[in-house]
Amino acid sequence: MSQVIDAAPGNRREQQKEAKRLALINAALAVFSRVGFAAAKIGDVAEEAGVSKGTVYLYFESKEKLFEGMVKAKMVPMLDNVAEISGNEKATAIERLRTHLTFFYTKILDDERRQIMRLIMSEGPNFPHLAEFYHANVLSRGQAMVNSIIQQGVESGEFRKMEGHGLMQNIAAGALIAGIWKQVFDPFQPIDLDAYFETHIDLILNGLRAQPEHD
Amino acid sequence: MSQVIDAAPGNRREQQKEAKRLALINAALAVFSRVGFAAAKIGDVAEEAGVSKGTVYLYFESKEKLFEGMVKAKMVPMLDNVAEISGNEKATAIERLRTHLTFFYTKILDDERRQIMRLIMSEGPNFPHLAEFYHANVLSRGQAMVNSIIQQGVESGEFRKMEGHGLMQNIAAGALIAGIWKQVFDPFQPIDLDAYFETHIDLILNGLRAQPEHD
DNA sequence: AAGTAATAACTGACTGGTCAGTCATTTCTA
DNA sequence: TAGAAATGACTGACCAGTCAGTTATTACTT
Repeated sequence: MSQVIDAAPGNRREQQKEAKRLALINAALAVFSRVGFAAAKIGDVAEEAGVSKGTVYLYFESKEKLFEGMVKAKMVPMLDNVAEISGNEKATAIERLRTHLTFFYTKILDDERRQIMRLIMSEGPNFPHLAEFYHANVLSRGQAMVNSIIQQGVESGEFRKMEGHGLMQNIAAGALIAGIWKQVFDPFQPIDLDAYFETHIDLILNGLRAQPEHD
Repeated sequence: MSQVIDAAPGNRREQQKEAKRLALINAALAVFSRVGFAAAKIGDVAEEAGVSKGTVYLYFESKEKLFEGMVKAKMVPMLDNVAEISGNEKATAIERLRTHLTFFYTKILDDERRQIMRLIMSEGPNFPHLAEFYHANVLSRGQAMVNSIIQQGVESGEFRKMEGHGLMQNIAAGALIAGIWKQVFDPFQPIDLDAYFETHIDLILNGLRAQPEHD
């Protein structure tokens, strides 16, 4: 009770609580992305997390809050990553763009993240909070970053000058679609993400490039 | 009263049935795209179509069948359009690609179609039939068409040779994302589809082009 | 044309099952 | 042993799907 709880909170209870909250979040991601929000059963989330149904309500006050909490929790690492990468202003714009996209494919498009992405796309209109949060914290940052890279590239002569409305969306689109395809159409036509990535970056870099090099 | 109306098969009953089936399909699209499959209520679809709940079951044997029937019905015009456009082999590859994309934005991305698209992305994994149908009838055709245009362009020297894995997905991606953005993030950052389209086609054509022109 | 039978289309109250959320009781931990 | 954490049977609301009864349309008869 009077125990001071520092960085890694000491006693066993606290740890277990934290572990359980995490288990619930993972279970929620699994269940929600398997069947969507409306069809997901709290009982299933509980079972998958290895607790009883009532326990879920000790951690999240409703199904909606569980969903929102899960999505936000799963976004945090994404935000950190996005922040972390934005540095390195010394590289050329082409290098930066390549790094950025590589990063996108490896960190943003991994299994968990693309499920989150699809959930936001499908449930977004019913959860305006979340869509807004995602927009403010992920998309608009991505946008700022792409704009800064493009601007650098234009100034350095690497890229041609483009009007730029929706440039960020166009640049990221290929990656997002790859993630969606993987989840929806892979059974009918598997997608090779590595090869796809090469096509994508090749297309984008050449689309932006001011002077093509002969190779 | 006994007036014979041709084209649509004769008597009044048949006409009313057809009209009602259509009303149900439109109502279903509205309701399903508003809240998703699981949360949609048959009663709401009935009300929106101006019939009673029981009537829905005279036309579709279950909620699933209603959903599938609606999606397929809404796809048909898309398929026709896709078939219709594939001609005109005489134009240059660049012209063909431009036409193709313009067409995509105006015909495939209109209000109704993009709702269907989003429904397939979000409900696809729960309706493998539909995802497969969509893939076989829409995506693989689009793919064949893009490949044929690219090949022509490479042969004519308009386009550089690219490996091409996922080329079609990369080319269409911008448009798909635009459609999704419109539905999910427009309230927070509106998208100007016309300007976006210009950016998209500009980026793609330059990405593919063998020799950039100075302008 | 008018009346009547036959049938097709429609209705909405009802049923059976499901599930989010609650809370009295039990189990764990400090 | 106190009190925090967890449980799961229970409740009330909700809704897909049904069906006995009603209404609209057509076909038949005179």
